[in-house]
Amino acid sequence: MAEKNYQIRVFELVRQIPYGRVSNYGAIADYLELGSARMVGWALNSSFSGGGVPAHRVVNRKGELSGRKRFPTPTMMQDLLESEGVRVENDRVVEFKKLFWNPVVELDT
DNA sequence: GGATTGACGTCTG
DNA sequence: GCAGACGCCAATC
Repeated sequence: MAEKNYQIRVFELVRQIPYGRVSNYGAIADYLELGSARMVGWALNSSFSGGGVPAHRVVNRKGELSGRKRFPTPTMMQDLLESEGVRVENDRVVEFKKLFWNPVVELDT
């Protein structure tokens, strides 16, 4: 069973997200060829079970902290991002497009 | 085993 | 440009 579950792939990729950077579900789904951005979010739902997965760096395409409610505390996600230098306002990442980290471009190319 | 839900995205109106 | 509907695959009920 050398093949890892798609969840593990998501964890590995999320772990590769640099400090002060954020990514979105579509990019991860596209890079891992999951076929659906929902799979990414679903996988990240178990990210806390895996541990060490900076899921707070993964947001939806709008830059919203959609999964903040899945965190132990809704404010934790925003606090973590701000702690990394990522400004978050109204539950949305400021300059999201600028801080966006695309695995396909950063890793594949 | 069928129906519903889910941290989303893209298309059409 | 904004709003609504559909599609995606997997897990849970």
